[in-house]
Amino acid sequence: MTVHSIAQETKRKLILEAAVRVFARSGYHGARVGDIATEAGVAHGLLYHYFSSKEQVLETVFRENFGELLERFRAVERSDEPAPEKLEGIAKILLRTWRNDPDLVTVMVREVARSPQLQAQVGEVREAFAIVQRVIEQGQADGAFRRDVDAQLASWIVYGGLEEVLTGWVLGQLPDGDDEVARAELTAIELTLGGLRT
Amino acid sequence: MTVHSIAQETKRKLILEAAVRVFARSGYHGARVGDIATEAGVAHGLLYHYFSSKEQVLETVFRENFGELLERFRAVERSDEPAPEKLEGIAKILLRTWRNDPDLVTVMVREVARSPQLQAQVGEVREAFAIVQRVIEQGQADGAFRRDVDAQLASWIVYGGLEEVLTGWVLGQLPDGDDEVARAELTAIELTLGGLRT
Amino acid sequence: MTVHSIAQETKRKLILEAAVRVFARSGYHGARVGDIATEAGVAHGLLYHYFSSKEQVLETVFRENFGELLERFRAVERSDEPAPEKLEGIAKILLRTWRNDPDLVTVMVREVARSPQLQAQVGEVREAFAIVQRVIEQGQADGAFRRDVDAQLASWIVYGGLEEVLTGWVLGQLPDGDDEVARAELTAIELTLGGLRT
Amino acid sequence: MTVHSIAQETKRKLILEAAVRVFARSGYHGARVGDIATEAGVAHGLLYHYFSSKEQVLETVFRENFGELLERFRAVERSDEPAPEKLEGIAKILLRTWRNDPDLVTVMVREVARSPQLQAQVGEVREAFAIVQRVIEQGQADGAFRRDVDAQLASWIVYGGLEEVLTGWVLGQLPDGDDEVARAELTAIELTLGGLRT
DNA sequence: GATGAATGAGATTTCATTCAT
DNA sequence: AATGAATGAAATCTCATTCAT
Repeated sequence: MTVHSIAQETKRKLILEAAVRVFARSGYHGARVGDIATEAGVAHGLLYHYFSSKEQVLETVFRENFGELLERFRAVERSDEPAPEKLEGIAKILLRTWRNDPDLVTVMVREVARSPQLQAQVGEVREAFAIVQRVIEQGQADGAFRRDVDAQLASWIVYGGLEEVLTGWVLGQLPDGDDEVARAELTAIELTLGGLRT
Repeated sequence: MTVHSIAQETKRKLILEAAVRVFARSGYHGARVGDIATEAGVAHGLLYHYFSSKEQVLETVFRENFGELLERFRAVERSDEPAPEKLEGIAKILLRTWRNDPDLVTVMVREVARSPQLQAQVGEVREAFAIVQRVIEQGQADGAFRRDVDAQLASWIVYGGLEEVLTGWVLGQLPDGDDEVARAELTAIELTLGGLRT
Repeated sequence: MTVHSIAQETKRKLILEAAVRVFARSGYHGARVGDIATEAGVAHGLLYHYFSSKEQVLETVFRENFGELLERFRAVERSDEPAPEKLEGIAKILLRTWRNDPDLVTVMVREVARSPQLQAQVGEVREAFAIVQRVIEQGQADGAFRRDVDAQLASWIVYGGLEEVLTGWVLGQLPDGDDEVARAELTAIELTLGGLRT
Repeated sequence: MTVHSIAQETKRKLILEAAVRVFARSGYHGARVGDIATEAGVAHGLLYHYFSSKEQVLETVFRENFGELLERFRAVERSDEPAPEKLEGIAKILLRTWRNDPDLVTVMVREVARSPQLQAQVGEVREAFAIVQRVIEQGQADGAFRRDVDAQLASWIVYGGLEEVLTGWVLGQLPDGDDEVARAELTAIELTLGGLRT
């Protein structure tokens, strides 16, 4: 933790943060390595000191940020709330990311879903689905949720509904004022739980 | 009509069909114009006789195929069934596209659904959402659906759930045998309608 | 001279005239064969019925039009006027082409001078210089012009002065109203003859 | 200053010098970017590090070299010689460029002199004409030159005569041995001044 | 003669990545 | 660590020309 290594830490983070903004603005393919470097205020060669490729930058952006999200999903899963409340918690976490960091959500929604390699590479996404699935299974086990639906399938449907709301915000097609975001949370939870409840 | 114009029609269609296969296989950015031409069995220059750019090929693929889908959505909306059955019909149409033309669905889900440029350009997508929204509103009006949710928001959530099932199939993460697809339809409809019903 | 062959004659001419306009507008390299065809109101394939290549179109434009000019230069040379009057006649012929057909002059000035192949190919240009040279030599022989200048060199200098006036008009850098054009003729003649006279 | 910046300067210059040779050899349109790079001994990508396009290379070739010429014209204009001597000086400067750098003159004469885009873009050419014009006006004011000719027009005629001699050399149509070049200078000056003198 | 679909060589330009300094 | 000059593979697109009809 010398000044030197702090600076090092800092530039890496600078690049990563710049990448999120540039990817959000131009898309992964439209973003040039030089754009990211410029946005970060460093020479573009430096990017290759910290990352092996442009793709690895995206992957890192994804992994580090989705990891955080996942951690919070896991915390919800570990809690001793009933399944419906857990699902509600997950929905809130997911939807609140929008106001928190719209650029990041933009990148996640736009790039990750489109990249099969990334999707396959990163177990994190699967893990997210698995958590939702296990919560649903728990609800089915304790009678809160109907048992005649496949939990895996249900987890995709539920997750998809939430993600599409984020997509609507990303695309500017759904209103995203404070009130609307709050209402979207309620609506999403209502519909999702409504469909699952016995 | 004449042999001439049939041939003309044919090559254009050949290119468009080839484009779907190549985009599905390699993604839009991974697909080279030459690949599409080769797959279609024509010289790559011909592609520019019919389309002004690679992007316009994608746009045309989208517009012409989504247009068909939309037509069928509209037919459902125009029918005099009750709202829940209409929604069910829409869900079936959407989900059955997968078995019908997996490559096309792959392209739609991967390239189009999340591309803001394309989304914005093409009113077709908005129209699809609008149809779902109007069906929901109809259901709310005649008491079939709960009135305490915003119909626009609900349309995104419902549509998102369905699309994510398609995504699951596209990514090979959800089983897509005959039985599973049939079951997915039922589940998706159940969950969606369950959430909306009064 | 059936109606058929008249039509044939006509389309060929149409193409040639269109070529002059398009070459003037876009330059030889900027002009597409399709542009010329469109301007002529024919299919671009037809161009290859009358000409073997785009370059041959330019060459034909040049040859046929410059040929006419040359014919008039020759007439002047053959006349029994004194050398200074002959030179004056040549200058007038050359400068008056501008008002007559600006597009043609534009093409001549811009493309012919730049194309070494064309220049070499077509003896017509050399012949034009040769005429000027012979007139100067005649003037030197009969004492009208000074004998201490090389007639070939002088012919280039004289011709260049005239051509540059055309260039100035082509480039829009010299005023080309009726009066100015008339004055330009006088000035060019004055300066040129003034330099040559004993 | 540093070795670094010298190298940088060098490669850029290398490219520019190579461009002159290649443009002279093949013409602007016949010259491929790769040819220029190969001639300069660099990767063709580097060309785009220093210039934004092939056209900008030509423009830079022109601007930087014509700028030098212009500087010398200006020096002549600023001198306190009489107008005829100034004109003589300008003629010598212009004509001597041929022996100095035939490739450069070739490019100037063939590509630049008649290109409306380039002409319009670059004020340098206008400035050259303006200098000649002012010298002529000075001569008219102090009685050395006849006053009944338009100085602007005269400047084009004079300049055109000189340029055409260069053109004759470029096209290989005028002999350009040491003696002939020396004689051409004298002849051009004689004719030009002869025409202007009172 | 006339059309315009079809071809394919070829050229510019982009940009991720490397590496000497 | 940091820079940015240098590389070169690769890709889109253009357009003169051909040719079946």
